[in-house]
Amino acid sequence: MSSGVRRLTRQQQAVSDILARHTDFRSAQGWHAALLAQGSAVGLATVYRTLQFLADEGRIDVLRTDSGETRYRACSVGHHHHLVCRDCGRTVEVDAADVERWATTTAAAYGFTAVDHTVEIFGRCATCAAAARG
Amino acid sequence: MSSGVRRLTRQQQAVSDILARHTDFRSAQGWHAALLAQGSAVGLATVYRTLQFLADEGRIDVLRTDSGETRYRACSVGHHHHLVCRDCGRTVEVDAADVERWATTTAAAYGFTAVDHTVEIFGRCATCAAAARG
DNA sequence: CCAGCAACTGAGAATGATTCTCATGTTCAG
DNA sequence: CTGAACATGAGAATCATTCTCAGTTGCTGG
Repeated sequence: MSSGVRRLTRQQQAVSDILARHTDFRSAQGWHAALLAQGSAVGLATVYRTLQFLADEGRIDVLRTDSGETRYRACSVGHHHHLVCRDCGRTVEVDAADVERWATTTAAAYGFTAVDHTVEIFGRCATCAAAARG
Repeated sequence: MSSGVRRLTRQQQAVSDILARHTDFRSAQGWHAALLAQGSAVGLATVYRTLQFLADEGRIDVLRTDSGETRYRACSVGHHHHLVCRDCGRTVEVDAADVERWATTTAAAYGFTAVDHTVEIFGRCATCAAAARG
């Protein structure tokens, strides 16, 4: 299955590095732009490839927005979900042990296996709500 | 804001009708193909427009798959979530009062308002699991 | 230290889903 | 019935993402 021996390249390190230095979610294109801005020339295709690889390995978080964009972020430890402000994009990590349990149990009740789930909460954070009211 | 007076057209009815006659989730293109198959000539753009309108009105369910496709289905009554087989696409509706409560409470704890959420469980149904094993 | 090859890269083309354009067709009020 | 606003649809345009493939490079055996 795993025929390839992954090589360590400057580009892959650049991607990992920039992810490690920021805590926000950005699209592949966003990270690509950030890399260019800091002077690391890495091709867009490579950014996509690396991000996907890291995501598959579970080393970074993936979030799919309503507009169909996929955003990535350095993964803090463990499995968790997100509370995202739909106005400013601020993200809060939430633990959801109860939800995990519920998802697994529910799926099992219907005979489903190899279960995975998506749980994201979108809303408006206090700051944006105040701004909107102003 | 609502400058337009929505008119009732043959095309819109065709879309609503076919949705009402099926219970599965399909992509806009899938519904478009189904319409053509039954002899209702409706443009793809119109299918997209109508589906989006119905979704905005909350009259149909929307589901975004991992591959980035958006699927639609006639909405049964009430709010609920889905358990989707990643192989055959079979969908089971699950009630999740607990999860609703959790989402609302969690969001409120962080000062978020106007909360909305996405909860989907993906897995492999018993039938597909058996087929894969065979 | 060097050769050689497989894995990696990147520019741009290709893809696939969705949205937009705008000339033409329809619905509905009067 | 008539006009005009709204809807439609064919195809072009977008947008994010993936693919292609020739050129580059990390790594391992010699």
